[in-house]
Amino acid sequence: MPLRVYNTLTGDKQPFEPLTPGKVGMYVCGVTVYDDCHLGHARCYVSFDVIRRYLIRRGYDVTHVQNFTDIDDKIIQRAAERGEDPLTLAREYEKRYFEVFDRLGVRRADRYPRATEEIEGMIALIGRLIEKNHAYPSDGDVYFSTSSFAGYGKLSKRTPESMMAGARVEISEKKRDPLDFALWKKSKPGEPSWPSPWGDGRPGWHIECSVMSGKYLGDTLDIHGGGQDLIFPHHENEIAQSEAASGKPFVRYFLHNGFVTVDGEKMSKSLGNFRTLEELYRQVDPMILRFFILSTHYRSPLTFTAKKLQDAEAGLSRLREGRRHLTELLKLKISSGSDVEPGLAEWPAAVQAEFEDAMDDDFNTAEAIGAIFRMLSRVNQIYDRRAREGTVPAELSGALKKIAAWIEVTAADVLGVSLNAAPAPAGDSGEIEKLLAGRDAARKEKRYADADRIRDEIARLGYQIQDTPLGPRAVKKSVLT
RNA sequence: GGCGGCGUACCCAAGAGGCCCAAGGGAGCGGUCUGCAAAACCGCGAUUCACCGGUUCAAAUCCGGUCGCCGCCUCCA
Repeated sequence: MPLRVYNTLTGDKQPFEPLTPGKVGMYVCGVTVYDDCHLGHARCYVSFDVIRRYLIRRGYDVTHVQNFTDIDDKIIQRAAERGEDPLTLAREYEKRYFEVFDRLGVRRADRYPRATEEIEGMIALIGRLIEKNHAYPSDGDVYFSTSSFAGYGKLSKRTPESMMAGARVEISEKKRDPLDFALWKKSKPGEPSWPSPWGDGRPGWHIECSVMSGKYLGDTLDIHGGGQDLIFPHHENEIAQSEAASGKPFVRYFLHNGFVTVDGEKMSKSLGNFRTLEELYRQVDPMILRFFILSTHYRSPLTFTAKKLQDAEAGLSRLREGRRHLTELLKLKISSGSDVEPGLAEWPAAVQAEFEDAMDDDFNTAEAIGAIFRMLSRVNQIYDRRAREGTVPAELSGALKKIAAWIEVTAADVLGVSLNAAPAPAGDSGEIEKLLAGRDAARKEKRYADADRIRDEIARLGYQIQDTPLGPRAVKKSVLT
């Protein structure tokens, strides 16, 4: 089955065919580094991380570029408020970006270009646009002339008339047309600035992505991603700049993730209803957040509530328990029995096909997770019986080995969801083991009061005892309230 | 006003014409296990997909309309 992706340009799912067979150039719009990242950012970067991982899994040679916008109005403003240098502030938040996303299991991109390090390229591109009459200088600013580009509006499906009707466009006397947008902005005294043929200034927001994507991935990108709020104006403007300059299609597939909403509203900086990732990490294992995000298709709206996070925690825990059962089954002695579950021979391949079909369908992680759960349900049934028996027939063991290898590939490598429970705090585990052994001894001697007291003691340390067919064990308790 | 999207069980969420009298997760209920309890595991659970019409042999899935919700059109992932 071919991989199909939903392309915002065409508004439907299309077979995925990169420009160069076997190679994928992927550019994802990064963050403006002036504040901490929140769940909305997490959704975007986790989604594209999984998309990238799956493409790699499918054998593509993927080059992933993600920028940092390290110069813009908000950064300048924030820096001024704090009496800090804008670039110092930007570097600080860049560092924090990596801290939170590393913990979320987001693999690092191949390259993270910064706007301030690509000014030269931007000036060159702006110059080319002026030469081609797609842009014009005006009192130290430079604007892109949207009416000079026939395809303007093709991504967001708007016509110039409808955009005017909104009457929310910024009216400026410097612009020839209200729909024109800035490529270069004249700097005010005291602001960071770079020399240019049009005077000292700094780049507009959109130009950096056109320049950096072109420089590192070529004129035509296979995939360009970002949140749905970037469709207009950001990506629309990027198309205009890049295609007006190169004359080639800018992007083959535009992919956009849906929003995170809170109390029925978009989670965003301006509404002040965001939860930063750092805050959330204090309450939940980052893997729970990742699992929560992947439980919904990346294009659907995702509503954040504490209840849903709890559901996600329970779900992830079930996933981890199932994997543990699988591991324990593989440790059992092999028996010579021939009494095995029917359909074992086809099982591993069938499970794999279900997962891949789901992912091939526009990276449907919700369905793919469903496939994993269906598989684990069967593992659990087998576990229920065989753990009691204490042995597994060779044929069953063979199938389980394949399943175990497969779940590592899908869950860990593709979805990036670690199936290992959060590690015990250092020094904790020895203590727990001792208590567990003490309780077990007490139970064997029928000193139940002692056993129960030790159980409470273990609970106080944050662990829960499970009496399983294979003996007692302690697992870390939820920290969610 | 223009554009885009959404509405599936108590909650969440897959599903883009027949495999659907609709996955999967959470909660609930019943059961297994257990010294007890918990956990874990197993089982049950929508004849129905916001509503009304239409197309079709066949629709949650396509078309039209109605209602409700959200997003973009201004910085935003």
